[in-house]
Amino acid sequence: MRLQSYACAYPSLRESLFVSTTPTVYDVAQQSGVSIATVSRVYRNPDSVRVETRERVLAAARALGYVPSGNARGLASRSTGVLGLCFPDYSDPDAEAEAIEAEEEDAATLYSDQIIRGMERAARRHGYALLIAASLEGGPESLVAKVAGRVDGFAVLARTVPTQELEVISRRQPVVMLAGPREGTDHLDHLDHIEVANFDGQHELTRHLIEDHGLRRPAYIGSAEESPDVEARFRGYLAACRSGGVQVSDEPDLRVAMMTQAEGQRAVDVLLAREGERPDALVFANDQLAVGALHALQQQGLRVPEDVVVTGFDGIPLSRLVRPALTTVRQPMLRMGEEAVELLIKRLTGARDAEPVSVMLPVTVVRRASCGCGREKDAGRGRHGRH
Amino acid sequence: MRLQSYACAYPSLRESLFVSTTPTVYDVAQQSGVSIATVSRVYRNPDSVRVETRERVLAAARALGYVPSGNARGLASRSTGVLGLCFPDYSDPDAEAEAIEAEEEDAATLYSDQIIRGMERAARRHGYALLIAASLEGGPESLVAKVAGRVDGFAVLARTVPTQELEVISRRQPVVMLAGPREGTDHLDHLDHIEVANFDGQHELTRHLIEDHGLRRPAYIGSAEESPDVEARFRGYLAACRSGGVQVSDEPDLRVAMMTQAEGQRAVDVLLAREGERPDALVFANDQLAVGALHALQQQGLRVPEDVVVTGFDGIPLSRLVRPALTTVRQPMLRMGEEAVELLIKRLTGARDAEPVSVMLPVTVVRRASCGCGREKDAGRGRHGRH
DNA sequence: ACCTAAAATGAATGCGCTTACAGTCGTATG
DNA sequence: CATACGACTGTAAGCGCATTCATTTTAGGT
Repeated sequence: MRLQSYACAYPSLRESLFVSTTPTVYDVAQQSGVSIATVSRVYRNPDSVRVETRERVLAAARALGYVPSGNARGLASRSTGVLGLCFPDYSDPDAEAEAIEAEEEDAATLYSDQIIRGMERAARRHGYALLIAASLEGGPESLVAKVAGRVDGFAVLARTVPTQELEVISRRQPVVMLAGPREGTDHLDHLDHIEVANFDGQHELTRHLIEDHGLRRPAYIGSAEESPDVEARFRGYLAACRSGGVQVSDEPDLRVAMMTQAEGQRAVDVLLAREGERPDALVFANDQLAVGALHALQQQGLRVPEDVVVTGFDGIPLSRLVRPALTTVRQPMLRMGEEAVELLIKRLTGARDAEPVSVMLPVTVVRRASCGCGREKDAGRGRHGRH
Repeated sequence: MRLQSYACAYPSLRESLFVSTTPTVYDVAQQSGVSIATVSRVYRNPDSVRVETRERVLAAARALGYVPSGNARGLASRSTGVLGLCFPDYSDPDAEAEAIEAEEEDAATLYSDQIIRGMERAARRHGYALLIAASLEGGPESLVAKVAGRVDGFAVLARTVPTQELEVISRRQPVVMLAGPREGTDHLDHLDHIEVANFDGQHELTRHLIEDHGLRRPAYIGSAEESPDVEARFRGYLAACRSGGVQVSDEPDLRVAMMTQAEGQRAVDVLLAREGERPDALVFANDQLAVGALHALQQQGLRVPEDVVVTGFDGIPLSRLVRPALTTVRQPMLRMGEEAVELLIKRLTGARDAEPVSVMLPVTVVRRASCGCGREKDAGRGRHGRH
């Protein structure tokens, strides 16, 4: 029994300042002459303890270097005060090291950074801390399980975690799925869910090109990997072309292996080498590709937007710094992080068994020079996306 | 006693799939006909359990939706498998909202993002997750204490946490201080410590201006807030001027209120309005200021670098995207995060009482167009900083 | 088949804290 | 003056898991 230590511990205050074992409530209690319950109350509910007693306890705690154990606290109170985020580790460390050497630090502004910032901020507002972990494989000792075991609820970037594992975990705590439509719908249909209006964004952007700029020969450059988000963009493009009376094929005009600047440059070379009439607009699945294309076009001596229009998707910072500035669709990543926390909090505070929520975040079409829009900064923007 | 639940719980498997209480080792043990010790072993040390038994336990765990409680685990084993980071919350949410509306998303690449990424990655390599929290005030229930109570060790960005509080906490677990020299040295001299070679970086950059470009009338634009890092930069500048035979005053030629682009613009206006000979080089304490200055100079019809040279500090992505590209000193933030984790791990795995370590990370002087350096990309760079 | 060492498992204890529940006083009421 | 009541504080019972030690199996050897 712990109580035995009451009898003999701490011969004197002087001694106890040099404890080698980390101090606990028992030590603080002993030192300040109260019970452990009172020590606990000083931290959990200060007002329930007489001022005089409280001060005495706090003084002892300070003297001993006492910090409440989050683990013990969490165990006893069945909640941790921590929210979590699992995201994939996109970055190949080697590639990135090279990139940094080569000053390609744009890669620096990652998707996940924004979400992390958004979540951290929102979590803090609610008094929570944030636990983050990029996931690797599954298995009983997977990072996801580790995160899940340490938080009150967490968010997962789509396609990060085996759905089966998520299914199990989500039975015992709130989970929010980020981006990507709920897959299959078979298992995960009871998760809350946040996605971005990819379809609407690309649709509106394409409509703008066709109707406002009179373009009739667009080409769409997509990706080989079939992420639901990217697919939704293409469908938005298709739909806009159809309703705009522009004839295009059911498939992207080109699929690149990765969505990088380098691939964007290659894409331009490939497209321009094809016979037939040159496209008057290059619609890229993301900004990285589009920026690469800008470089390639310049090298080929083609002017943007006079000779050919270029658009991207994502709204990364770089998109407005290139020349010409890139017309694109901005994704509200920061907001996605905040929204995720709000959903989790909602589940945590009552609405445990409410119907699963699905939030569609609106995107913003940002019209800049690369599509021919000039300085009509404010006039040329609008938000799109149903709720 | 918990054991009582053995008797009546779980009338049938069918039922048990709908437990409302979250399952524990007891449930899994009961369901798979073993003791809780064995369940625990399956997760902690799988090889110590017969394959057949292990499978049975895992099957039961899956069926019940069991996830080990990180809290209980941490409490029993006295370690969490989590590292922490405390950083200040620079961003004024309102200001940022505006910034985003105005497409000023450069603010997006924050100091802390890089460190977080670096730490997360390194932590993962060692099997740890990362807990992050931007700190506010102190007090017994401060976020720092909360973080400290939940991790095995953590890093703190300088000036984030009251040193007194840190002093107490660092008695019981490893803490690494990031950036900023160890203050006072009175209390925190037993913490590990990582800083950046601010002095050396600014020194080398200034030397380059003086010796390689023959500039003789530099002006230094510093900040009103006296952060140790920024001060070190100024001292590096001073030292280089001295040894280069260039006469300058002991104080920055100008101190701005905040280190923002807007202030950078104002700084140029102020400096050019002064009587006397115009400086031939403007040395700014960070990139933001320098970029603002670039705009202002252009407006004033002055050419960079022909009429006046401009340099920054930090190496933010924006610095290489502006025209002319900015000569600056790159800080290895990502690496700082990684290094922090390495130090923590080292403390955690044995070297508990070793002498406190102080790491000085080297910086890189990046010579670009704004100082007159041309395309001599590779030749024009070097690393500086002692270890 | 019998004995022994090694492997697998179980029983029991405690990690540090929260939280009913049960006192203990001091003081306002009847 | 006895009773009640409120404000504090102490007692005790876990929270879910890791782990030591004892016990049971199993494999190995002869």
